[in-house]
Amino acid sequence: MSPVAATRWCPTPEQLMILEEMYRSGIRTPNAVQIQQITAHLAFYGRIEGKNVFYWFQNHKARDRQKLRKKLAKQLHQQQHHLQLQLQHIQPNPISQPLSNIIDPHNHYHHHYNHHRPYDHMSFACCSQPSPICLSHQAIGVEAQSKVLSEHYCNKSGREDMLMQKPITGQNTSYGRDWMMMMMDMGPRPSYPSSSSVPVPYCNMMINSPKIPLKTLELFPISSINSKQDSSKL
Amino acid sequence: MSPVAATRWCPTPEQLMILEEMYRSGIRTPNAVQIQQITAHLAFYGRIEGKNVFYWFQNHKARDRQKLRKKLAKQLHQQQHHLQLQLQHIQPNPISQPLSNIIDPHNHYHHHYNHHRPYDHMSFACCSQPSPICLSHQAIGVEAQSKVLSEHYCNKSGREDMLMQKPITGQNTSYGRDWMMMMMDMGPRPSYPSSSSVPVPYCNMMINSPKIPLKTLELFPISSINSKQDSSKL
DNA sequence: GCAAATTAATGATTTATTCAAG
DNA sequence: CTTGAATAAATCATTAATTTGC
Repeated sequence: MSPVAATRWCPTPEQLMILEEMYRSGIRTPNAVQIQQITAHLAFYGRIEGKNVFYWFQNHKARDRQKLRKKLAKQLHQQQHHLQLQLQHIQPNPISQPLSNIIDPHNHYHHHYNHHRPYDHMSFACCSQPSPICLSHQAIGVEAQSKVLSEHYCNKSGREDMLMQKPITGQNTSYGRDWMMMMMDMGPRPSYPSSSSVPVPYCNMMINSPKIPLKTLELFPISSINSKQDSSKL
Repeated sequence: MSPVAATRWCPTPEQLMILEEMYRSGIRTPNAVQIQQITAHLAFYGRIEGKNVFYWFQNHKARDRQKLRKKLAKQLHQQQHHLQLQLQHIQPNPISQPLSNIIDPHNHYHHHYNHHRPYDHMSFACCSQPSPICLSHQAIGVEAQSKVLSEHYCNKSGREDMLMQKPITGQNTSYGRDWMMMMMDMGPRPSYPSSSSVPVPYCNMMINSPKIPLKTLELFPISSINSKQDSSKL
């Protein structure tokens, strides 16, 4: 019953442009903090929520990958076709379909439990050289002298860090891709030792204080904490 | 770097028991409010966050379904085997595999874009008769006289409402399965008309006031607003 | 031109897979 | 081996494009 909206988010051209620029610059799965900041920025151009940003990246990434997949598949098909034609000159009865079952997008999941990311091998240069993003509202349209803020989004370490897939596989790594944690972490206070049955009324647990109001940080000072930026597995 | 925790949530027996009881009573995909309440309740028995509850239901549902799938598949295989054996008494060369390709869990997605939920037809009696859940902390172990709070969780309308899949396909339906909206809706204030370029510094947008501290509601007064409870499609 | 009818895009959700802690 | 956590894929549902008959 809200006055307006109540329908799905429809990105304004500016919002879309910025989002695409961010994507192009290498952002794939922004974490909670990043989403918050991006949202705050884009809110300047129109209605938008954090989930919109989240979904946008999710979808864009997926559909990008899908597009690529389709393209590669087509290529393979052609290659294969040529190969078969060539082989027919040699032996009369060629192997029916030798390659087609490997990366045919129309045959998803031949591998049922193959325990490997399906498309890891299809990663491509998505974070080549971050193109400058202009986000300062004072400089709209002056893209030429944009502040190259994208550097803050894109994982600075272009390759090195990407290689150590698991940063010790332990705690440390403060947070990275913890948006849901952040989103849902409005639950009860820190909590209790564990199954120590202290008779405390649960009702008083939920009045959780503002929990750090999450004020806007500088201008995208993402300290590149999450060395697990997506380009490592796209 | 938090003092304790830093490891994944490990449900206490009590928490687990309650969660399973809730699941048994028909809860499948609790919405934001429900998650909050459940979390608040379970926090009494030990450390727990909203996301834990969320994930638990997610996983439990998935694995339940998976188990069932496997079971049915096995049944089918046997049936089929028997059938073939019987048929072999009649004709020497039976139809190779007539049924196996229909519900074989090892052949996911034959249908590539069939636009129908894969396992809708496998729904089963998950919400038969909600077994009573005991959540009042005063009555632990006295399950016999539990307050049947589960009624509040399970979508009261056992069938009727389920049929009208889309409640007018419009606004109204305040919210239902909006947990992410709620989780992520800590973004900027309500927002702006739309692309009206008012020069306002974005920096001041994020100091969003507590945004309704989300105090604990009554004792699970879920007003069954979301008529889209999961039992309709599990 | 233009409004109903189709179709293509894409925002929003749900489900399936995968990873890895214990 | 079980299961909490996280991500990717599939799917649904609107909205925007585009086509079509007038």
